[in-house]
Amino acid sequence: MVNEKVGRAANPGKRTRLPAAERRAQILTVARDLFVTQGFEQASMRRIADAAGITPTAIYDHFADKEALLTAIAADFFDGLVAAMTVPPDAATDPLDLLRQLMINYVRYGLAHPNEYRLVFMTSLSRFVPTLGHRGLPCAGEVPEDVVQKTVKAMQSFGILQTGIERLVAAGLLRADDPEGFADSVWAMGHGIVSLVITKGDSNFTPIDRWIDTSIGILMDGMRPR
Amino acid sequence: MVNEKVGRAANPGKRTRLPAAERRAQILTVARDLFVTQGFEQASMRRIADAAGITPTAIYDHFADKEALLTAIAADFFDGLVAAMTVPPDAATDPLDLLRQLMINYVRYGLAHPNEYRLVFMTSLSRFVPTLGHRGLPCAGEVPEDVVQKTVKAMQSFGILQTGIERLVAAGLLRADDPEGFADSVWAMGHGIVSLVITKGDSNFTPIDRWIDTSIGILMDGMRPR
DNA sequence: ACCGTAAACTTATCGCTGTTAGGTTAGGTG
DNA sequence: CACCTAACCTAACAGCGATAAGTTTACGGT
Repeated sequence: MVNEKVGRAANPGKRTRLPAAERRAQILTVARDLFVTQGFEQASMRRIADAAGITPTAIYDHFADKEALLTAIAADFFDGLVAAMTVPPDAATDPLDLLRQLMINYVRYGLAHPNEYRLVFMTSLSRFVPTLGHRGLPCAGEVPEDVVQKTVKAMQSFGILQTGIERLVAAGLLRADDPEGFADSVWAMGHGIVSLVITKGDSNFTPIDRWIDTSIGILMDGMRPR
Repeated sequence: MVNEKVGRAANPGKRTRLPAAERRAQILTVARDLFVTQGFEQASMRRIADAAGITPTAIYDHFADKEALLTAIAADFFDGLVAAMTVPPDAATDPLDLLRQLMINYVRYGLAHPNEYRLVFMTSLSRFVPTLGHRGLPCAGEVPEDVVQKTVKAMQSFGILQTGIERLVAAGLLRADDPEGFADSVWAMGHGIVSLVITKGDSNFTPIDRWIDTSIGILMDGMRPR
């Protein structure tokens, strides 16, 4: 019995020492892995530290608390979401296809990152619901800068959806009743699908592809000028 | 300083002794209250016991574990939800109004009971996602009886929605493409609104009444025969 | 009136959690 | 070589859900 504990650092006596940036990145990597495989509650600081080959307290030199781990992970998630929703406005294709693609990408990306999605869109962690003005516009001075930045990033993906819809309205392809409400409704539909599948599994519903198709169909027809 | 601790039972030495049924009901009452005001994680067994005027362990004589408390509370929630969605099929009014009313009632009820809603529809507690067959039909023998019952109850509200839509399809008021998908999509929209407002607050979105209105409008127009 | 018994409740404790204070060690600079 | 600080550790705290085993209370049968 030389190495009694696997998953710990190889040499118990001689632990590797890393510069802060690398260690931070490594902690994030293993934390993300544990959060995804075991969930936020189950993945304890001790287990994360174990997987990283350090003691739990060392984590606190790189992150304020457990929530900060998730916040950092969520930041990456938002970047990916924005990227996924930034489809090239290829003018050649049908403009309505842009909206369709937007929603498909949103749902796909959400389901591909269920744990991060749950974190940022399905739990009211304090740092994700700061005191905001209408439409999530941060009220300057009330909220720490980094939180504001993250919130802005979060709203960015919604902004893409909203401006997309506004463009279609302007082009006369959608009704002009309530563009803002349209965006909220489209988001609600997409979010509803993602969150239901995340919590209840996909076996209880219409197969996801057909579901998205049907939903988009309803939305398109429902928002078209009569 | 006669009563040093408020919130505890009045007389520390002479605690009231209650028959099981009453105590159980009382525990449920204070637990529901704490869950709603402080959230599930924050409301600890010790705090619940304190508020009930007993020791934490006494709770375990009435409930298997903390989750069982929520399960019991959720059962009441489901009863209320089904009741809220069981609108009298008043044949005199527009049949499409039934669907409209169904969705309004769902959203309203969900927002009126955010903590229970979060529990049953936004978290994957094991007893709410047992191994189920397609469409949530319980596979007999695999799951404890009481869980099956609750799951059935849970699906009942969805069943109301589904049969409502099927009736409208049969009457030719809605397209016949994919009635099952329609029901899922309508639910996704309603659930999306409720869960977004629960996690993000209502200040970031279209005012709730207009939001519901817009959403229902889209759904109706989107499902109508072309 | 007594007594047994079971229901109702408690004490003590376990292993776990996130987190902190303060001490130690290694790597690089003057 | 001496020093300093970044990187990491040990020890510990308060609180968590949960269990085992002990105590008290009320009530039904004799």
